[in-house]
Amino acid sequence: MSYATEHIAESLKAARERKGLSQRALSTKAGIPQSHISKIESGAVDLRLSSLVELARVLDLELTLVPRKKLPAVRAIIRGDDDGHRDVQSARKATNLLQRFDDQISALPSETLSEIAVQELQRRARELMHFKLSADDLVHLQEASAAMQEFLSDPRNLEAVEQAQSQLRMLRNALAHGAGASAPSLPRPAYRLDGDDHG
Amino acid sequence: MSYATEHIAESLKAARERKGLSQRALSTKAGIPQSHISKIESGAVDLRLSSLVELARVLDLELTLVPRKKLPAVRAIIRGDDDGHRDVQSARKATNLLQRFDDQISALPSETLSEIAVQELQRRARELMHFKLSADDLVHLQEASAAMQEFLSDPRNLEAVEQAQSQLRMLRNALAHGAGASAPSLPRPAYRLDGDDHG
DNA sequence: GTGAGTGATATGTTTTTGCATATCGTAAAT
DNA sequence: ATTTACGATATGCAAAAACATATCACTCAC
Repeated sequence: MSYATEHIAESLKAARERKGLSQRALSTKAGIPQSHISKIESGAVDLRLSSLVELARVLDLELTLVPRKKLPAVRAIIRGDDDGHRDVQSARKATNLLQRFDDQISALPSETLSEIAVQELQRRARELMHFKLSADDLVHLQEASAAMQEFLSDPRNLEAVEQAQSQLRMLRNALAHGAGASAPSLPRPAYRLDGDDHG
Repeated sequence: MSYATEHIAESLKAARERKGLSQRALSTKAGIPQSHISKIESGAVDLRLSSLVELARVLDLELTLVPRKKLPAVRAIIRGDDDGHRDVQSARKATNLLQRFDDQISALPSETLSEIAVQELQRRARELMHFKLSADDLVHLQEASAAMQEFLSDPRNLEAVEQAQSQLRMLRNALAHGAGASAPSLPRPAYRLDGDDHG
């Protein structure tokens, strides 16, 4: 079974659970036997289109064919669930991590703080606080955090700073591209300004 | 056969023809018998997900589950653009304006930034970056920009934020509705389910 | 223990699927 | 004009798989 089909199945299951429905509840709403839903979610079957759209409909989803070219923008729209309770935990955790970055850097002795790389890192951390981050993004943040700890235990290890910075930069670029951070390589949006940064 | 499945089948056929492929050519590329493609396009079968995904992949499409709430925006993105250089200047100017919105908001002191209205404004600005905007749209953007300047000169003037936000919201709605312009009316769900409609 | 809740398993039926072949559409050659 | 050739799409038919129905195993309250 290919990745894409697995992914669909997982999405369905996630959507069902997000709505707090049991397989049976979904079953009656969609007119599809619970046994079948079980097999679908476990990836045991290659379900038919009608079943898929029926399940999707009940879950307030619509099956759509998206041109690969426009996929990043579409994903951005879908991900930007900002009225949401969607991924509050990740966002919160991310904020905390970033705040700690900021605090830890601010607490450094002034001769260390004067390092350009350190200042840059703080700047990036602060910048990222303004984004709503997802669970995927969090991974990068945790990598950065690990590097930060290394640096704190040895303040001369500027390479660790670079590493942390690299993670944050990656994250920032991914966000600017309007796509998830975890996507490896994606086409850029139509008109992107090279805003590495401005003042 | 329900509307949604028919629609998918038609989309596949349209995509195939747009790419100038015969059923047989598509068949060899996707590893799916031509006979089957014939049945699929004529709506004679309720194809399996794996077949659908394979066909989509070959046709540079991706099967995506889109939350109903986000559907208008997604459709706008899918329908938009591709006329390419039609009105590049306006689009570019619009992008610049939106980028400046984003930057200006990001640069705000955190206590101001924490205002819900401000966050909302930034979110909308970012969302709009994914659209291709025209000269007409630019007017709204400039209105919003003016309001933004007011706010920047007096950070307690949240009313200006509301005003800017209103402009962006208007713009977004126009874009979302523009999607339905060519296609008569968005298909309503075939049958309504007793609903969770707090939203 | 009883009973209601959950998701996973069997068994029979209906359907897609894949291969082979038939029909259609069009253009060239006799 | 008829035939021949060829590419594209449609149609039977056997096999494989989804689907429906019923049942099972498990957990958690009561």
